[in-house]
Amino acid sequence: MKALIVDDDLALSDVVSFTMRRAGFDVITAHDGRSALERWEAEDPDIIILDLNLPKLDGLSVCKSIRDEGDTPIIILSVRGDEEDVVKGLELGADDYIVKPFSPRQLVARAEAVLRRAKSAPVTPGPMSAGDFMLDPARNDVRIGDDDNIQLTQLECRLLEVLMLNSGQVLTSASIIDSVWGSEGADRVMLKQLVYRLRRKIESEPSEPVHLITISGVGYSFEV
Amino acid sequence: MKALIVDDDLALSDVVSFTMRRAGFDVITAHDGRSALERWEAEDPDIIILDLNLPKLDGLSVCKSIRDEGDTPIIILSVRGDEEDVVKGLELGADDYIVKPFSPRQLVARAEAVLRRAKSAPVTPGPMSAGDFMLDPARNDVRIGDDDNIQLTQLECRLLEVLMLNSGQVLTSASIIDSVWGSEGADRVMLKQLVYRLRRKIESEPSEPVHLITISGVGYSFEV
DNA sequence: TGAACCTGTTACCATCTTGTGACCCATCTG
DNA sequence: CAGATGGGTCACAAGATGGTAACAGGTTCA
Repeated sequence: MKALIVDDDLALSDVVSFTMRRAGFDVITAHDGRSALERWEAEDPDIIILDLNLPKLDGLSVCKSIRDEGDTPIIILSVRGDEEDVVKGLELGADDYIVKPFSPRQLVARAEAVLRRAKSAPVTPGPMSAGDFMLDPARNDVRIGDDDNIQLTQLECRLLEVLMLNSGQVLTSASIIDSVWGSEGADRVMLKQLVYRLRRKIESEPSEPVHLITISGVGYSFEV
Repeated sequence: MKALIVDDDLALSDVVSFTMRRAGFDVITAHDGRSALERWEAEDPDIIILDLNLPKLDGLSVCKSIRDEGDTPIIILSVRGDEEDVVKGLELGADDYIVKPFSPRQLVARAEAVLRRAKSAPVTPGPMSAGDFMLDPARNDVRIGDDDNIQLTQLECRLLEVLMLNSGQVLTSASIIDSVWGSEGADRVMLKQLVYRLRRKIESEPSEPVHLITISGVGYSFEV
Protein backbone atom coordinates (compact mmCIF):
# COMPACT_ATOMS: atom_id res chain seq x y z
CA MET A 1 0.00 0.00 0.00
CA LYS A 2 1.35 3.35 -1.07
CA ALA A 3 0.38 6.59 0.67
CA LEU A 4 0.99 10.11 -0.56
CA ILE A 5 1.42 12.59 2.29
CA VAL A 6 0.87 16.21 1.32
CA ASP A 7 1.74 18.78 3.97
CA ASP A 8 3.90 21.86 3.94
CA ASP A 9 4.63 21.66 7.65
CA LEU A 10 7.76 19.57 7.57
CA ALA A 11 7.64 18.59 11.22
CA LEU A 12 4.10 17.33 10.96
CA SER A 13 4.77 15.72 7.63
CA ASP A 14 7.56 13.75 9.23
CA VAL A 15 5.34 12.55 12.04
CA VAL A 16 2.64 11.48 9.62
CA SER A 17 5.14 9.75 7.39
CA PHE A 18 6.67 7.88 10.27
CA THR A 19 3.26 6.80 11.53
CA MET A 20 2.17 5.54 8.16
CA ARG A 21 5.43 3.76 7.53
CA ARG A 22 5.17 2.00 10.83
CA ALA A 23 1.70 0.90 9.82
CA GLY A 24 3.19 -0.73 6.76
CA PHE A 25 2.62 1.86 4.08
CA ASP A 26 5.10 2.96 1.49
CA VAL A 27 5.22 6.70 1.88
CA ILE A 28 5.73 9.40 -0.69
CA THR A 29 5.63 13.05 0.29
CA ALA A 30 4.89 16.36 -1.32
CA HIS A 31 5.06 19.78 0.27
CA ASP A 32 3.00 21.94 -2.03
CA GLY A 33 -0.05 21.56 -4.18
CA ARG A 34 1.58 21.47 -7.54
CA SER A 35 4.13 18.80 -6.69
CA ALA A 36 1.37 16.84 -4.96
CA LEU A 37 -0.41 16.49 -8.28
CA GLU A 38 2.81 15.52 -9.99
CA ARG A 39 3.62 12.86 -7.43
CA TRP A 40 0.06 11.60 -7.61
CA GLU A 41 0.23 11.12 -11.34
CA ALA A 42 3.69 9.64 -11.28
CA GLU A 43 3.25 7.27 -8.35
CA ASP A 44 -0.44 6.36 -8.40
CA PRO A 45 -0.74 5.99 -4.61
CA ASP A 46 -3.46 3.96 -2.92
CA ILE A 47 -4.43 6.76 -0.57
CA ILE A 48 -3.71 10.44 -0.07
CA ILE A 49 -3.35 12.29 3.22
CA LEU A 50 -3.94 15.89 2.24
CA ASP A 51 -3.39 19.03 4.25
CA LEU A 52 -5.65 21.83 3.06
CA ASN A 53 -3.32 24.71 3.73
CA LEU A 54 -0.73 24.42 0.98
CA PRO A 55 1.52 26.80 -0.93
CA LYS A 56 1.31 27.19 -4.73
CA LEU A 57 -1.98 25.33 -5.08
CA ASP A 58 -4.35 24.98 -2.17
CA GLY A 59 -5.61 21.67 -0.89
CA LEU A 60 -9.15 22.06 -2.14
CA SER A 61 -7.94 22.57 -5.68
CA VAL A 62 -5.72 19.54 -5.37
CA CYS A 63 -8.66 17.58 -4.10
CA LYS A 64 -10.81 18.69 -7.00
CA SER A 65 -8.16 17.91 -9.60
CA ILE A 66 -7.63 14.45 -8.26
CA ARG A 67 -11.35 13.76 -8.12
CA ASP A 68 -11.77 14.95 -11.67
CA GLU A 69 -9.25 12.50 -12.97
CA GLY A 70 -9.35 9.57 -10.62
CA ASP A 71 -10.76 8.10 -7.47
CA THR A 72 -7.82 7.69 -5.17
CA PRO A 73 -9.17 7.83 -1.61
CA ILE A 74 -8.41 11.14 0.10
CA ILE A 75 -8.23 11.94 3.79
CA ILE A 76 -8.16 15.62 4.63
CA LEU A 77 -6.04 17.04 7.41
CA SER A 78 -7.51 20.20 8.81
CA VAL A 79 -6.83 22.49 11.68
CA ARG A 80 -9.54 23.31 14.14
CA GLY A 81 -11.63 26.20 12.89
CA ASP A 82 -11.35 25.02 9.35
CA GLU A 83 -14.69 23.28 9.27
CA GLU A 84 -15.94 25.16 6.26
CA ASP A 85 -13.06 23.98 4.16
CA VAL A 86 -13.51 20.46 5.42
CA VAL A 87 -17.10 20.51 4.31
CA LYS A 88 -16.06 21.82 0.91
CA GLY A 89 -13.47 19.10 0.71
CA LEU A 90 -15.97 16.39 1.52
CA GLU A 91 -18.32 17.83 -1.06
CA LEU A 92 -15.51 17.69 -3.56
CA GLY A 93 -15.33 14.00 -2.87
CA ALA A 94 -12.81 13.54 -0.11
CA ASP A 95 -13.46 10.35 1.81
CA ASP A 96 -12.79 11.39 5.38
CA TYR A 97 -11.05 14.03 7.42
CA ILE A 98 -9.06 14.32 10.61
CA VAL A 99 -8.78 17.41 12.74
CA LYS A 100 -5.37 18.29 14.09
CA PRO A 101 -4.14 17.49 16.57
CA PHE A 102 -4.86 13.84 16.04
CA SER A 103 -3.44 10.65 17.41
CA PRO A 104 -1.30 8.54 15.08
CA ARG A 105 -3.58 5.67 15.82
CA GLN A 106 -6.60 7.53 14.59
CA LEU A 107 -4.87 8.37 11.39
CA VAL A 108 -4.00 4.79 10.67
CA ALA A 109 -7.43 3.56 11.68
CA ARG A 110 -9.14 5.99 9.35
CA ALA A 111 -6.79 5.28 6.50
CA GLU A 112 -7.40 1.57 6.80
CA ALA A 113 -11.14 2.06 7.12
CA VAL A 114 -11.23 4.20 4.00
CA LEU A 115 -9.15 1.70 2.10
CA ARG A 116 -11.30 -1.18 3.18
CA ARG A 117 -14.38 0.71 2.08
CA ALA A 118 -12.78 1.61 -1.25
CA LYS A 119 -11.88 -1.90 -2.25
CA SER A 120 -15.02 -3.59 -1.04
CA ALA A 121 -14.94 -5.67 -4.21
CA PRO A 122 -12.56 -8.49 -3.27
CA VAL A 123 -14.23 -9.13 0.04
CA THR A 124 -14.89 -12.82 0.24
CA PRO A 125 -12.24 -14.78 -1.52
CA GLY A 126 -14.30 -17.94 -1.33
CA PRO A 127 -12.66 -21.34 -1.47
CA MET A 128 -11.75 -22.56 -4.93
CA SER A 129 -10.98 -25.97 -6.31
CA ALA A 130 -9.13 -27.56 -9.19
CA GLY A 131 -8.86 -31.29 -9.47
CA ASP A 132 -8.24 -32.73 -6.02
CA PHE A 133 -7.17 -29.36 -4.69
CA MET A 134 -9.38 -27.24 -2.45
CA LEU A 135 -7.76 -23.88 -1.76
CA ASP A 136 -9.07 -21.40 0.80
CA PRO A 137 -7.36 -18.07 0.17
CA ALA A 138 -8.89 -16.56 3.33
CA ARG A 139 -7.28 -19.19 5.51
CA ASN A 140 -4.12 -19.64 3.53
CA ASP A 141 -4.56 -23.37 3.43
CA VAL A 142 -5.21 -26.12 0.93
CA ARG A 143 -6.62 -29.62 1.14
CA ILE A 144 -5.67 -32.31 -1.32
CA GLY A 145 -8.20 -35.09 -1.64
CA ASP A 146 -9.04 -36.36 1.82
CA ASP A 147 -5.74 -35.49 3.41
CA ASP A 148 -5.30 -33.05 6.25
CA ASN A 149 -5.27 -29.37 5.49
CA ILE A 150 -1.89 -27.98 4.59
CA GLN A 151 -1.04 -24.58 5.99
CA LEU A 152 0.54 -22.23 3.46
CA THR A 153 2.23 -18.89 3.78
CA GLN A 154 0.67 -15.89 2.10
CA LEU A 155 3.02 -15.99 -0.84
CA GLU A 156 2.62 -19.71 -1.31
CA CYS A 157 -1.12 -19.33 -1.18
CA ARG A 158 -1.17 -16.57 -3.77
CA LEU A 159 1.10 -18.54 -6.04
CA LEU A 160 -1.09 -21.60 -5.85
CA GLU A 161 -4.15 -19.44 -6.35
CA VAL A 162 -2.80 -17.96 -9.55
CA LEU A 163 -1.78 -21.37 -10.85
CA MET A 164 -5.07 -23.03 -9.98
CA LEU A 165 -7.03 -20.19 -11.53
CA ASN A 166 -5.24 -20.95 -14.77
CA SER A 167 -5.14 -24.68 -14.28
CA GLY A 168 -3.74 -26.48 -17.29
CA GLN A 169 -2.34 -23.33 -18.86
CA VAL A 170 1.27 -22.32 -18.97
CA LEU A 171 2.04 -19.06 -17.16
CA THR A 172 5.21 -17.14 -17.82
CA SER A 173 7.45 -16.34 -14.90
CA ALA A 174 6.87 -12.64 -15.46
CA SER A 175 3.10 -12.91 -15.25
CA ILE A 176 3.27 -15.09 -12.17
CA ILE A 177 5.57 -12.64 -10.45
CA ASP A 178 3.20 -9.87 -11.37
CA SER A 179 0.26 -11.67 -9.81
CA VAL A 180 1.98 -12.84 -6.67
CA TRP A 181 4.18 -9.90 -5.72
CA GLY A 182 2.19 -7.17 -7.41
CA SER A 183 3.75 -3.84 -8.06
CA GLU A 184 6.68 -4.43 -5.73
CA GLY A 185 8.15 -6.85 -8.20
CA ALA A 186 10.48 -9.75 -7.69
CA ASP A 187 13.12 -11.61 -9.66
CA ARG A 188 13.16 -15.13 -11.01
CA VAL A 189 15.29 -16.33 -8.12
CA MET A 190 12.57 -15.50 -5.68
CA LEU A 191 9.97 -17.25 -7.76
CA LYS A 192 12.20 -20.28 -8.06
CA GLN A 193 12.55 -20.33 -4.32
CA LEU A 194 8.81 -19.97 -3.79
CA VAL A 195 8.05 -22.77 -6.22
CA TYR A 196 10.49 -24.98 -4.38
CA ARG A 197 8.85 -24.25 -1.05
CA LEU A 198 5.35 -24.79 -2.35
CA ARG A 199 6.32 -28.07 -3.97
CA ARG A 200 7.62 -29.39 -0.68
CA LYS A 201 4.18 -28.84 0.77
CA ILE A 202 1.90 -30.05 -2.01
CA GLU A 203 3.91 -32.60 -3.97
CA SER A 204 4.34 -36.05 -2.47
CA GLU A 205 7.63 -36.35 -4.37
CA PRO A 206 8.94 -32.76 -4.61
CA SER A 207 11.79 -33.71 -6.88
CA GLU A 208 9.36 -35.24 -9.36
CA PRO A 209 6.44 -32.85 -9.36
CA VAL A 210 3.17 -33.94 -10.93
CA HIS A 211 1.09 -30.82 -10.29
CA LEU A 212 3.40 -27.83 -10.29
CA ILE A 213 5.17 -28.43 -13.58
CA THR A 214 8.18 -26.55 -14.90
CA ILE A 215 8.07 -25.41 -18.50
CA SER A 216 11.72 -24.75 -19.07
CA GLY A 217 12.52 -21.34 -20.44
CA VAL A 218 8.91 -20.22 -20.09
CA GLY A 219 7.36 -20.59 -16.69
CA TYR A 220 5.14 -22.98 -14.79
CA SER A 221 1.85 -24.78 -15.16
CA PHE A 222 -0.59 -26.40 -12.77
CA GLU A 223 -1.84 -29.85 -13.81
CA VAL A 224 -4.60 -31.77 -12.09
CA MET B 1 -34.07 2.41 9.29
CA LYS B 2 -35.56 4.98 11.63
CA ALA B 3 -33.73 8.17 12.56
CA LEU B 4 -34.56 10.56 15.37
CA ILE B 5 -33.51 14.14 14.65
CA VAL B 6 -33.21 16.36 17.71
CA ASP B 7 -32.65 20.06 17.02
CA ASP B 8 -34.36 23.19 18.17
CA ASP B 9 -33.42 25.14 15.08
CA LEU B 10 -36.40 24.39 12.91
CA ALA B 11 -34.76 25.43 9.66
CA LEU B 12 -31.80 23.18 10.20
CA SER B 13 -33.96 20.40 11.48
CA ASP B 14 -35.87 20.50 8.23
CA VAL B 15 -32.72 20.30 6.16
CA VAL B 16 -31.46 17.36 8.15
CA SER B 17 -34.79 15.61 7.98
CA PHE B 18 -35.01 16.09 4.25
CA THR B 19 -31.50 14.78 3.76
CA MET B 20 -32.07 11.71 5.83
CA ARG B 21 -35.40 10.99 4.18
CA ARG B 22 -33.80 11.21 0.79
CA ALA B 23 -31.21 8.71 1.98
CA GLY B 24 -33.98 6.29 2.80
CA PHE B 25 -34.49 6.82 6.50
CA ASP B 26 -37.80 7.13 8.28
CA VAL B 27 -37.51 10.35 10.20
CA ILE B 28 -38.91 11.37 13.56
CA THR B 29 -38.14 14.77 15.06
CA ALA B 30 -37.95 16.36 18.47
CA HIS B 31 -37.14 19.96 19.30
CA ASP B 32 -36.18 19.87 22.95
CA GLY B 33 -34.41 17.51 25.28
CA ARG B 34 -37.37 16.25 27.17
CA SER B 35 -39.46 15.34 24.14
CA ALA B 36 -36.36 13.80 22.59
CA LEU B 37 -36.25 11.25 25.37
CA GLU B 38 -39.95 10.63 25.02
CA ARG B 39 -39.73 10.05 21.28
CA TRP B 40 -36.72 7.84 21.79
CA GLU B 41 -38.54 5.60 24.23
CA ALA B 42 -41.71 5.53 22.18
CA GLU B 43 -40.16 4.99 18.76
CA ASP B 44 -36.94 3.10 19.43
CA PRO B 45 -35.07 4.64 16.48
CA ASP B 46 -32.00 3.05 14.89
CA ILE B 47 -29.96 6.21 15.10
CA ILE B 48 -30.13 9.63 16.71
CA ILE B 49 -28.86 12.91 15.31
CA LEU B 50 -28.53 15.09 18.37
CA ASP B 51 -27.91 18.79 18.63
CA LEU B 52 -26.19 19.70 21.87
CA ASN B 53 -27.79 23.08 22.36
CA LEU B 54 -31.34 22.25 23.39
CA PRO B 55 -34.04 23.86 25.52
CA LYS B 56 -35.50 22.15 28.60
CA LEU B 57 -32.84 19.46 28.80
CA ASP B 58 -29.44 19.94 27.19
CA GLY B 59 -27.98 17.56 24.66
CA LEU B 60 -25.32 16.11 26.92
CA SER B 61 -27.94 15.10 29.48
CA VAL B 62 -30.01 13.54 26.74
CA CYS B 63 -26.95 11.68 25.54
CA LYS B 64 -26.22 10.41 29.02
CA SER B 65 -29.80 9.30 29.65
CA ILE B 66 -29.93 7.38 26.41
CA ARG B 67 -26.61 5.74 27.06
CA ASP B 68 -27.68 4.74 30.55
CA GLU B 69 -30.70 2.93 29.28
CA GLY B 70 -29.79 1.78 25.82
CA ASP B 71 -27.27 1.93 23.07
CA THR B 72 -28.92 3.57 20.13
CA PRO B 73 -26.14 5.07 18.01
CA ILE B 74 -25.81 8.82 18.51
CA ILE B 75 -24.28 11.40 16.24
CA ILE B 76 -23.71 14.77 17.84
CA LEU B 77 -24.28 18.01 15.98
CA SER B 78 -22.14 20.79 17.32
CA VAL B 79 -21.36 24.35 16.41
CA ARG B 80 -17.87 25.60 15.97
CA GLY B 81 -16.20 26.37 19.26
CA ASP B 82 -18.06 23.65 21.01
CA GLU B 83 -15.21 21.19 21.01
CA GLU B 84 -15.30 20.69 24.76
CA ASP B 85 -18.87 19.60 24.68
CA VAL B 86 -18.19 17.31 21.76
CA VAL B 87 -15.47 15.62 23.72
CA LYS B 88 -17.78 15.24 26.68
CA GLY B 89 -20.42 13.81 24.40
CA LEU B 90 -18.03 11.27 22.93
CA GLU B 91 -16.96 10.33 26.42
CA LEU B 92 -20.58 9.84 27.33
CA GLY B 93 -20.77 7.31 24.55
CA ALA B 94 -21.82 9.20 21.46
CA ASP B 95 -20.61 7.45 18.33
CA ASP B 96 -19.52 10.33 16.16
CA TYR B 97 -19.98 14.04 15.71
CA ILE B 98 -20.42 16.56 12.94
CA VAL B 99 -19.55 20.21 13.11
CA LYS B 100 -21.97 22.67 11.56
CA PRO B 101 -22.02 23.69 8.87
CA PHE B 102 -21.85 20.26 7.32
CA SER B 103 -22.71 18.83 3.95
CA PRO B 104 -25.72 16.54 3.55
CA ARG B 105 -23.41 14.03 2.01
CA GLN B 106 -21.24 14.07 5.06
CA LEU B 107 -24.18 13.58 7.36
CA VAL B 108 -25.46 10.58 5.48
CA ALA B 109 -22.01 9.10 5.15
CA ARG B 110 -21.41 9.35 8.87
CA ALA B 111 -24.80 7.98 9.75
CA GLU B 112 -24.26 5.00 7.51
CA ALA B 113 -20.76 4.46 8.86
CA VAL B 114 -22.02 4.48 12.42
CA LEU B 115 -24.83 2.12 11.55
CA ARG B 116 -22.50 -0.18 9.73
CA ARG B 117 -20.30 -0.30 12.77
CA ALA B 118 -23.24 -0.83 15.05
CA LYS B 119 -24.57 -3.60 12.88
CA SER B 120 -21.30 -5.44 12.64
CA ALA B 121 -21.24 -5.51 16.41
CA PRO B 122 -24.89 -5.24 17.25
CA VAL B 123 -25.24 -4.02 20.75
CA THR B 124 -28.82 -5.20 20.69
CA PRO B 125 -28.63 -7.08 23.91
CA GLY B 126 -30.18 -10.28 22.68
CA PRO B 127 -28.25 -13.34 23.76
CA MET B 128 -26.62 -15.10 20.87
CA SER B 129 -25.19 -18.52 20.40
CA ALA B 130 -22.70 -20.31 18.22
CA GLY B 131 -21.88 -23.91 18.83
CA ASP B 132 -21.61 -24.49 22.56
CA PHE B 133 -21.27 -20.78 23.23
CA MET B 134 -24.09 -18.68 24.62
CA LEU B 135 -23.09 -15.04 24.74
CA ASP B 136 -25.12 -12.37 26.49
CA PRO B 137 -23.83 -8.99 25.32
CA ALA B 138 -26.08 -7.20 27.78
CA ARG B 139 -24.48 -8.98 30.71
CA ASN B 140 -21.00 -9.27 29.28
CA ASP B 141 -20.89 -12.93 30.02
CA VAL B 142 -20.72 -16.19 28.16
CA ARG B 143 -21.63 -19.74 28.98
CA ILE B 144 -19.93 -22.66 27.32
CA GLY B 145 -21.95 -25.86 27.30
CA ASP B 146 -23.15 -26.55 30.82
CA ASP B 147 -20.32 -24.82 32.58
CA ASP B 148 -20.69 -21.81 34.81
CA ASN B 149 -21.07 -18.42 33.28
CA ILE B 150 -17.81 -16.66 32.54
CA GLN B 151 -17.70 -12.96 33.21
CA LEU B 152 -16.09 -10.92 30.43
CA THR B 153 -14.97 -7.35 30.20
CA GLN B 154 -16.60 -5.06 27.68
CA LEU B 155 -13.82 -5.36 25.17
CA GLU B 156 -13.60 -9.11 25.54
CA CYS B 157 -17.33 -9.36 25.07
CA ARG B 158 -17.34 -7.23 21.94
CA LEU B 159 -14.49 -9.21 20.48
CA LEU B 160 -16.22 -12.50 21.11
CA GLU B 161 -19.44 -11.05 19.76
CA VAL B 162 -17.86 -10.01 16.49
CA LEU B 163 -16.17 -13.37 16.12
CA MET B 164 -19.26 -15.38 16.94
CA LEU B 165 -21.36 -13.33 14.55
CA ASN B 166 -19.00 -14.39 11.82
CA SER B 167 -18.46 -17.85 13.14
CA GLY B 168 -16.39 -19.95 10.79
CA GLN B 169 -15.27 -16.99 8.74
CA VAL B 170 -11.86 -15.41 8.83
CA LEU B 171 -11.84 -11.79 9.98
CA THR B 172 -8.88 -9.57 9.31
CA SER B 173 -7.23 -7.81 12.23
CA ALA B 174 -8.19 -4.44 10.79
CA SER B 175 -11.87 -5.26 10.53
CA ILE B 176 -11.94 -6.71 14.03
CA ILE B 177 -10.28 -3.60 15.40
CA ASP B 178 -12.82 -1.52 13.56
CA SER B 179 -15.69 -3.43 15.10
CA VAL B 180 -14.33 -3.60 18.62
CA TRP B 181 -12.72 -0.21 19.12
CA GLY B 182 -14.68 1.80 16.55
CA SER B 183 -13.43 5.13 15.37
CA GLU B 184 -10.93 5.51 18.16
CA GLY B 185 -8.82 2.87 16.54
CA ALA B 186 -6.32 0.50 18.02
CA ASP B 187 -3.15 -1.19 16.90
CA ARG B 188 -2.43 -4.85 16.42
CA VAL B 189 -0.69 -5.05 19.75
CA MET B 190 -3.86 -4.20 21.58
CA LEU B 191 -5.80 -6.77 19.63
CA LYS B 192 -3.15 -9.38 20.34
CA GLN B 193 -3.42 -8.60 24.02
CA LEU B 194 -7.19 -8.76 23.97
CA VAL B 195 -7.16 -12.09 22.18
CA TYR B 196 -4.76 -13.41 24.77
CA ARG B 197 -6.99 -12.30 27.62
CA LEU B 198 -10.11 -13.70 26.04
CA ARG B 199 -8.44 -17.01 25.34
CA ARG B 200 -7.50 -17.41 28.97
CA LYS B 201 -11.17 -17.20 29.80
CA ILE B 202 -12.79 -19.30 27.09
CA GLU B 203 -10.17 -21.82 26.04
CA SER B 204 -9.50 -24.77 28.30
CA GLU B 205 -5.95 -24.86 26.96
CA PRO B 206 -5.14 -21.24 26.07
CA SER B 207 -1.87 -22.13 24.44
CA GLU B 208 -3.64 -24.52 22.10
CA PRO B 209 -6.84 -22.73 21.23
CA VAL B 210 -9.61 -24.66 19.53
CA HIS B 211 -12.18 -21.89 19.18
CA LEU B 212 -10.36 -18.61 18.79
CA ILE B 213 -8.03 -19.54 15.98
CA THR B 214 -5.15 -17.48 14.65
CA ILE B 215 -4.85 -17.17 10.90
CA SER B 216 -1.28 -16.06 10.68
CA GLY B 217 -0.75 -12.92 8.66
CA VAL B 218 -4.49 -12.44 8.23
CA GLY B 219 -6.49 -12.31 11.43
CA TYR B 220 -8.63 -14.57 13.57
CA SER B 221 -11.54 -16.92 13.19
CA PHE B 222 -14.06 -18.41 15.59
CA GLU B 223 -14.63 -22.14 15.17
CA VAL B 224 -17.31 -24.14 16.90
C1' DT C 1 -9.06 5.90 51.39
C1' DG C 2 -7.83 1.65 49.54
C1' DA C 3 -8.55 -2.56 46.93
C1' DA C 4 -9.95 -4.68 42.76
C1' DC C 5 -10.33 -4.36 38.13
C1' DC C 6 -9.82 -2.79 33.21
C1' DT C 7 -6.95 -1.63 29.67
C1' DG C 8 -3.03 0.33 27.22
C1' DT C 9 1.95 -0.16 27.12
C1' DT C 10 6.29 -2.26 27.02
C1' DA C 11 9.32 -6.06 26.95
C1' DC C 12 10.84 -10.63 25.93
C1' DC C 13 10.79 -14.79 23.48
C1' DA C 14 9.82 -18.45 20.08
C1' DT C 15 8.53 -19.24 15.73
C1' DC C 16 7.62 -18.37 11.00
C1' DT C 17 8.39 -15.99 6.66
C1' DT C 18 11.08 -14.62 3.04
C1' DG C 19 14.97 -12.64 0.56
C1' DT C 20 19.71 -13.86 -0.45
C1' DG C 21 23.87 -16.31 -1.64
C1' DA C 22 25.93 -20.68 -2.50
C1' DC C 23 26.31 -24.94 -4.73
C1' DC C 24 24.95 -28.58 -7.80
C1' DC C 25 23.34 -30.65 -12.07
C1' DA C 26 21.49 -30.78 -16.75
C1' DT C 27 21.24 -28.81 -21.07
C1' DC C 28 22.62 -25.88 -24.72
C1' DT C 29 26.09 -23.59 -27.65
C1' DG C 30 30.27 -21.98 -29.85
C1' DC D 1 35.50 -29.41 -24.59
C1' DA D 2 34.63 -25.09 -21.99
C1' DG D 3 31.53 -21.86 -20.74
C1' DA D 4 26.87 -20.08 -20.25
C1' DT D 5 22.22 -20.66 -18.91
C1' DG D 6 18.22 -22.34 -16.38
C1' DG D 7 16.61 -24.51 -12.72
C1' DG D 8 16.59 -27.38 -8.13
C1' DT D 9 18.36 -27.69 -3.37
C1' DC D 10 20.06 -26.02 0.85
C1' DA D 11 21.42 -22.98 4.67
C1' DC D 12 21.41 -18.58 6.75
C1' DA D 13 19.82 -14.12 8.59
C1' DA D 14 16.87 -10.15 9.04
C1' DG D 15 12.48 -9.09 9.86
C1' DA D 16 7.66 -10.04 10.80
C1' DT D 17 4.40 -12.21 13.59
C1' DG D 18 2.17 -13.77 17.57
C1' DG D 19 2.04 -15.52 22.52
C1' DT D 20 3.21 -14.45 27.24
C1' DA D 21 4.09 -11.66 31.12
C1' DA D 22 4.59 -7.76 34.08
C1' DC D 23 3.51 -3.07 34.97
C1' DA D 24 1.06 1.50 35.36
C1' DG D 25 -2.56 4.81 35.03
C1' DG D 26 -7.33 5.13 35.45
C1' DT D 27 -11.80 3.78 37.03
C1' DT D 28 -15.10 1.76 40.08
C1' DC D 29 -16.83 0.65 44.22
C1' DA D 30 -17.05 -0.39 48.96
